[in-house]
Amino acid sequence: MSKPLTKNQILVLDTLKAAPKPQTAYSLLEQLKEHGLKAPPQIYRALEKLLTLGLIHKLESINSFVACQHSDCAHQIAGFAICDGCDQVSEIIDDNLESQIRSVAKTAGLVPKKSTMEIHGLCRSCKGSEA
Amino acid sequence: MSKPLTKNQILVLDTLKAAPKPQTAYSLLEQLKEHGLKAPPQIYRALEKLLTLGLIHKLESINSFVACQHSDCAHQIAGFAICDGCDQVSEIIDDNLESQIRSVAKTAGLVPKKSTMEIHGLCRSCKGSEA
DNA sequence: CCCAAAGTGTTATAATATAACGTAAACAGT
DNA sequence: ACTGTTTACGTTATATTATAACACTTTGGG
Ligand SMILES: [Zn+2]
Ligand SMILES: [Zn+2]
Ligand SMILES: [Zn+2]
Ligand SMILES: [Zn+2]
Repeated sequence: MSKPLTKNQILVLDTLKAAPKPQTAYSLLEQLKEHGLKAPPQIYRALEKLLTLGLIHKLESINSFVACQHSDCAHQIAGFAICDGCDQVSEIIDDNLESQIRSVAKTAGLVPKKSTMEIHGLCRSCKGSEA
Repeated sequence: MSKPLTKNQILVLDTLKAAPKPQTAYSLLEQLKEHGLKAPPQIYRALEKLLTLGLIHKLESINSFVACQHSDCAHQIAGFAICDGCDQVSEIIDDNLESQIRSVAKTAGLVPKKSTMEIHGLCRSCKGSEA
Protein backbone atom coordinates (compact mmCIF):
# COMPACT_ATOMS: atom_id res chain seq x y z
CA MET A 1 0.00 0.00 0.00
CA SER A 2 1.70 3.15 -1.14
CA LYS A 3 0.47 6.20 0.64
CA PRO A 4 -1.36 8.80 -1.40
CA LEU A 5 0.33 12.10 -2.00
CA THR A 6 -0.55 15.02 0.21
CA LYS A 7 -2.16 18.21 -0.99
CA ASN A 8 1.08 20.13 -1.33
CA GLN A 9 2.83 17.26 -3.02
CA ILE A 10 0.02 17.00 -5.56
CA LEU A 11 0.07 20.73 -6.20
CA VAL A 12 3.78 20.70 -6.90
CA LEU A 13 3.65 17.56 -9.02
CA ASP A 14 0.72 18.79 -11.09
CA THR A 15 2.42 22.12 -11.70
CA LEU A 16 5.56 20.37 -12.87
CA LYS A 17 3.58 18.05 -15.10
CA ALA A 18 1.81 20.98 -16.71
CA ALA A 19 4.94 23.05 -17.18
CA PRO A 20 6.53 23.17 -20.62
CA LYS A 21 9.99 23.46 -19.13
CA PRO A 22 11.94 22.88 -15.92
CA GLN A 23 10.88 24.98 -12.97
CA THR A 24 12.85 26.31 -10.05
CA ALA A 25 11.54 25.93 -6.52
CA TYR A 26 10.77 29.64 -6.42
CA SER A 27 8.92 29.68 -9.72
CA LEU A 28 6.78 26.86 -8.36
CA LEU A 29 6.18 28.85 -5.22
CA GLU A 30 5.15 31.85 -7.27
CA GLN A 31 2.63 29.81 -9.21
CA LEU A 32 1.26 28.13 -6.12
CA LYS A 33 0.74 31.25 -4.10
CA GLU A 34 -2.79 31.41 -5.44
CA HIS A 35 -3.36 27.99 -3.92
CA GLY A 36 -2.30 29.20 -0.52
CA LEU A 37 1.35 28.22 -0.41
CA LYS A 38 3.47 30.93 1.08
CA ALA A 39 6.97 29.86 1.99
CA PRO A 40 9.91 28.01 0.43
CA PRO A 41 9.95 25.08 2.85
CA GLN A 42 6.51 24.04 1.69
CA ILE A 43 7.87 23.69 -1.83
CA TYR A 44 11.18 22.12 -0.92
CA ARG A 45 9.54 19.54 1.32
CA ALA A 46 7.17 18.47 -1.41
CA LEU A 47 10.00 18.36 -3.93
CA GLU A 48 12.10 16.21 -1.64
CA LYS A 49 9.34 13.67 -1.23
CA LEU A 50 8.56 13.57 -4.95
CA LEU A 51 12.26 13.04 -5.66
CA THR A 52 12.49 10.04 -3.38
CA LEU A 53 9.37 8.62 -5.00
CA GLY A 54 10.98 8.99 -8.41
CA LEU A 55 8.10 11.11 -9.67
CA ILE A 56 10.28 14.09 -10.48
CA HIS A 57 13.93 14.75 -11.21
CA LYS A 58 16.27 17.55 -10.29
CA LEU A 59 18.45 19.01 -13.02
CA GLU A 60 21.53 19.93 -11.05
CA SER A 61 23.08 22.05 -13.76
CA ILE A 62 20.16 24.48 -13.77
CA ASN A 63 18.81 24.12 -10.24
CA SER A 64 15.45 23.12 -11.62
CA PHE A 65 12.95 20.33 -11.44
CA VAL A 66 10.98 18.35 -14.01
CA ALA A 67 8.26 15.74 -13.79
CA CYS A 68 9.48 12.29 -14.74
CA GLN A 69 8.63 11.67 -18.36
CA HIS A 70 8.28 7.96 -17.78
CA SER A 71 5.83 6.28 -15.52
CA ASP A 72 8.08 6.06 -12.52
CA CYS A 73 11.80 5.65 -12.76
CA ALA A 74 12.82 5.66 -9.14
CA HIS A 75 15.39 2.98 -9.66
CA GLN A 76 16.32 3.65 -13.26
CA ILE A 77 19.12 5.80 -14.54
CA ALA A 78 18.22 8.54 -16.90
CA GLY A 79 20.07 11.09 -18.96
CA PHE A 80 18.74 14.53 -19.71
CA ALA A 81 19.13 16.49 -22.91
CA ILE A 82 18.60 20.17 -22.27
CA CYS A 83 18.22 22.77 -25.00
CA ASP A 84 19.82 26.04 -23.97
CA GLY A 85 17.75 27.86 -26.56
CA CYS A 86 14.21 26.95 -25.54
CA ASP A 87 14.74 25.09 -22.25
CA GLN A 88 13.07 21.98 -23.60
CA VAL A 89 14.18 18.84 -21.78
CA SER A 90 14.14 15.23 -22.89
CA GLU A 91 14.59 12.46 -20.41
CA ILE A 92 16.42 9.61 -22.06
CA ILE A 93 16.47 6.08 -20.81
CA ASP A 94 19.26 4.33 -22.64
CA ASP A 95 20.14 0.75 -21.86
CA ASN A 96 23.81 1.45 -22.35
CA LEU A 97 23.82 4.37 -19.98
CA GLU A 98 23.61 2.26 -16.88
CA SER A 99 26.48 0.02 -17.94
CA GLN A 100 28.44 3.12 -18.88
CA ILE A 101 27.95 4.50 -15.40
CA ARG A 102 28.96 1.23 -13.81
CA SER A 103 32.06 1.24 -15.97
CA VAL A 104 33.07 4.73 -14.93
CA ALA A 105 32.31 3.97 -11.30
CA LYS A 106 34.32 0.79 -11.43
CA THR A 107 37.32 2.61 -12.87
CA ALA A 108 37.16 4.89 -9.86
CA GLY A 109 36.59 2.07 -7.42
CA LEU A 110 33.25 3.49 -6.41
CA VAL A 111 30.04 1.70 -5.50
CA PRO A 112 27.49 3.89 -7.27
CA LYS A 113 24.34 5.07 -5.50
CA LYS A 114 22.99 7.92 -7.58
CA SER A 115 24.09 9.61 -10.73
CA THR A 116 23.26 12.51 -12.95
CA MET A 117 23.93 13.04 -16.60
CA GLU A 118 22.94 16.30 -18.19
CA ILE A 119 23.74 17.27 -21.74
CA HIS A 120 23.38 20.88 -22.83
CA GLY A 121 23.11 21.95 -26.44
CA LEU A 122 20.63 23.13 -29.03
CA CYS A 123 17.62 21.24 -30.24
CA ARG A 124 16.93 20.95 -33.94
CA SER A 125 14.53 23.84 -34.06
CA CYS A 126 16.81 26.17 -32.08
CA LYS A 127 19.83 25.06 -34.07
CA GLY A 128 18.00 25.99 -37.25
CA SER A 129 17.18 29.48 -36.09
CA GLU A 130 20.67 30.41 -34.99
CA ALA A 131 22.18 33.77 -35.85
CA MET B 1 50.41 32.25 -27.68
CA SER B 2 48.08 31.65 -24.81
CA LYS B 3 47.89 34.49 -22.36
CA PRO B 4 49.31 33.90 -18.92
CA LEU B 5 46.93 33.65 -16.01
CA THR B 6 46.38 36.65 -13.83
CA LYS B 7 47.24 36.83 -10.17
CA ASN B 8 43.73 36.01 -8.96
CA GLN B 9 43.36 33.20 -11.44
CA ILE B 10 46.63 31.67 -10.28
CA LEU B 11 45.64 31.98 -6.64
CA VAL B 12 42.36 30.18 -7.23
CA LEU B 13 43.88 27.51 -9.45
CA ASP B 14 46.72 26.79 -7.04
CA THR B 15 44.32 26.54 -4.14
CA LEU B 16 42.19 24.07 -6.04
CA LYS B 17 45.23 22.05 -7.07
CA ALA B 18 46.39 21.83 -3.48
CA ALA B 19 42.97 20.94 -2.07
CA PRO B 20 42.27 17.30 -1.23
CA LYS B 21 38.63 17.68 -2.16
CA PRO B 22 36.24 19.89 -4.11
CA GLN B 23 35.95 23.45 -2.86
CA THR B 24 33.05 25.85 -2.96
CA ALA B 25 33.55 29.41 -4.13
CA TYR B 26 33.13 30.64 -0.58
CA SER B 27 35.62 28.18 0.87
CA LEU B 28 38.12 29.41 -1.72
CA LEU B 29 37.35 32.97 -0.72
CA GLU B 30 37.90 32.12 2.91
CA GLN B 31 41.31 30.63 2.16
CA LEU B 32 42.34 33.47 -0.09
CA LYS B 33 41.44 36.28 2.29
CA GLU B 34 44.97 36.17 3.61
CA HIS B 35 46.15 36.90 0.07
CA GLY B 36 44.02 40.00 -0.13
CA LEU B 37 40.91 38.72 -1.83
CA LYS B 38 37.81 40.12 -0.24
CA ALA B 39 34.64 39.62 -2.25
CA PRO B 40 32.82 36.80 -4.06
CA PRO B 41 33.08 38.32 -7.56
CA GLN B 42 36.84 38.05 -7.42
CA ILE B 43 36.52 34.32 -6.92
CA TYR B 44 33.69 33.75 -9.34
CA ARG B 45 35.42 35.66 -12.10
CA ALA B 46 38.60 33.65 -11.74
CA LEU B 47 36.59 30.43 -11.64
CA GLU B 48 34.72 31.35 -14.80
CA LYS B 49 37.93 31.98 -16.68
CA LEU B 50 39.55 28.79 -15.46
CA LEU B 51 36.44 26.86 -16.49
CA THR B 52 36.56 28.16 -20.04
CA LEU B 53 40.26 27.29 -20.19
CA GLY B 54 39.45 23.76 -19.11
CA LEU B 55 41.79 24.00 -16.15
CA ILE B 56 39.10 23.30 -13.61
CA HIS B 57 35.67 21.68 -13.53
CA LYS B 58 32.49 22.49 -11.72
CA LEU B 59 30.67 19.67 -9.97
CA GLU B 60 27.09 20.78 -10.40
CA SER B 61 25.66 18.32 -7.94
CA ILE B 62 27.64 19.75 -5.05
CA ASN B 63 28.21 23.35 -6.20
CA SER B 64 31.92 22.84 -5.98
CA PHE B 65 35.02 23.10 -8.09
CA VAL B 66 38.01 20.85 -8.69
CA ALA B 67 41.25 21.27 -10.61
CA CYS B 68 41.34 19.20 -13.77
CA GLN B 69 43.15 15.96 -13.05
CA HIS B 70 44.41 15.73 -16.59
CA SER B 71 46.66 18.16 -18.34
CA ASP B 72 43.93 20.18 -19.97
CA CYS B 73 40.63 18.72 -21.04
CA ALA B 74 38.86 21.76 -22.36
CA HIS B 75 37.33 19.85 -25.23
CA GLN B 76 37.12 16.43 -23.69
CA ILE B 77 34.21 14.89 -21.92
CA ALA B 78 34.79 13.64 -18.45
CA GLY B 79 32.83 11.78 -15.84
CA PHE B 80 33.23 12.33 -12.12
CA ALA B 81 33.04 9.73 -9.40
CA ILE B 82 32.30 11.37 -6.08
CA CYS B 83 32.54 9.59 -2.75
CA ASP B 84 29.86 10.83 -0.37
CA GLY B 85 31.86 9.49 2.56
CA CYS B 86 35.18 11.28 2.15
CA ASP B 87 34.46 13.73 -0.71
CA GLN B 88 37.23 12.25 -2.80
CA VAL B 89 36.68 12.82 -6.52
CA SER B 90 38.05 10.95 -9.50
CA GLU B 91 37.86 12.44 -12.95
CA ILE B 92 37.37 9.69 -15.46
CA ILE B 93 38.05 9.97 -19.15
CA ASP B 94 36.43 7.00 -20.78
CA ASP B 95 36.44 6.58 -24.53
CA ASN B 96 32.97 5.15 -24.47
CA LEU B 97 31.58 8.03 -22.50
CA GLU B 98 31.75 10.47 -25.33
CA SER B 99 29.98 8.15 -27.73
CA GLN B 100 27.42 7.44 -25.04
CA ILE B 101 26.72 11.13 -24.71
CA ARG B 102 26.42 11.54 -28.43
CA SER B 103 24.01 8.66 -28.49
CA VAL B 104 21.79 10.15 -25.83
CA ALA B 105 21.95 13.57 -27.48
CA LYS B 106 21.06 12.12 -30.85
CA THR B 107 18.05 10.34 -29.41
CA ALA B 108 16.86 13.71 -28.19
CA GLY B 109 17.72 15.51 -31.43
CA LEU B 110 20.18 17.70 -29.65
CA VAL B 111 23.50 19.06 -30.85
CA PRO B 112 25.60 18.69 -27.71
CA LYS B 113 27.78 21.51 -26.46
CA LYS B 114 28.60 20.68 -22.88
CA SER B 115 27.76 17.86 -20.57
CA THR B 116 28.14 16.75 -17.03
CA MET B 117 28.17 13.31 -15.57
CA GLU B 118 28.49 12.89 -11.84
CA ILE B 119 28.27 9.61 -10.02
CA HIS B 120 27.79 9.57 -6.28
CA GLY B 121 28.56 6.60 -4.11
CA LEU B 122 31.09 5.21 -1.69
CA CYS B 123 34.74 4.55 -2.42
CA ARG B 124 36.31 1.28 -1.38
CA SER B 125 37.73 2.61 1.84
CA CYS B 126 34.48 4.29 2.91
CA LYS B 127 32.47 1.26 1.84
CA GLY B 128 34.61 -0.89 4.09
CA SER B 129 34.10 1.27 7.13
CA GLU B 130 30.34 1.46 6.90
CA ALA B 131 28.14 1.02 9.97
C1' DC C 1 -7.14 5.84 23.45
C1' DC C 2 -2.11 6.56 22.86
C1' DC C 3 1.88 6.91 20.57
C1' DA C 4 4.96 7.71 16.74
C1' DA C 5 5.65 9.18 12.19
C1' DA C 6 4.89 12.37 8.72
C1' DG C 7 3.14 16.65 7.18
C1' DT C 8 1.95 21.63 7.95
C1' DG C 9 2.61 26.69 8.41
C1' DT C 10 5.66 30.18 9.76
C1' DT C 11 9.75 33.13 10.64
C1' DA C 12 14.34 33.60 10.14
C1' DT C 13 18.70 32.70 8.15
C1' DA C 14 22.34 30.24 5.51
C1' DA C 15 24.64 29.32 1.21
C1' DT C 16 25.37 30.21 -3.58
C1' DA C 17 25.78 33.53 -7.30
C1' DT C 18 25.41 37.86 -9.97
C1' DA C 19 24.48 43.07 -11.13
C1' DA C 20 26.38 47.28 -11.43
C1' DC C 21 29.79 50.83 -10.92
C1' DG C 22 34.08 53.06 -11.66
C1' DT C 23 39.04 52.22 -12.34
C1' DA C 24 43.32 50.12 -14.11
C1' DA C 25 46.22 47.28 -16.97
C1' DA C 26 47.12 44.93 -21.46
C1' DC C 27 47.36 45.26 -26.15
C1' DA C 28 46.75 45.99 -31.08
C1' DG C 29 46.61 49.41 -34.86
C1' DT C 30 47.92 53.76 -36.50
C1' DA D 1 53.50 57.73 -28.28
C1' DC D 2 48.09 58.32 -28.95
C1' DT D 3 44.10 56.01 -29.38
C1' DG D 4 40.40 52.73 -28.95
C1' DT D 5 39.20 48.07 -27.33
C1' DT D 6 39.38 44.31 -24.43
C1' DT D 7 40.11 42.23 -20.13
C1' DA D 8 40.74 42.32 -15.41
C1' DC D 9 40.32 44.67 -11.06
C1' DG D 10 38.07 46.08 -6.44
C1' DT D 11 33.93 47.23 -4.25
C1' DT D 12 29.10 47.52 -2.65
C1' DA D 13 24.85 45.81 -2.99
C1' DT D 14 21.52 42.47 -4.21
C1' DA D 15 19.49 38.30 -6.33
C1' DT D 16 18.79 33.41 -6.15
C1' DT D 17 18.71 28.91 -4.08
C1' DA D 18 18.14 26.20 0.08
C1' DT D 19 17.72 24.99 5.01
C1' DA D 20 17.18 25.53 10.35
C1' DA D 21 14.14 25.76 13.87
C1' DC D 22 9.77 25.85 16.30
C1' DA D 23 5.05 24.93 17.44
C1' DC D 24 1.13 22.60 15.74
C1' DT D 25 -1.90 19.09 13.15
C1' DT D 26 -3.00 14.98 10.74
C1' DT D 27 -2.50 10.12 10.00
C1' DG D 28 -2.45 5.43 11.02
C1' DG D 29 -1.00 1.38 13.82
C1' DG D 30 -1.12 -1.02 18.43
ZN1 LIG E 1 12.24 9.68 -14.89
ZN1 LIG F 1 15.46 24.46 -28.42
ZN1 LIG G 1 39.57 17.60 -16.72
ZN1 LIG H 1 35.36 7.68 0.44
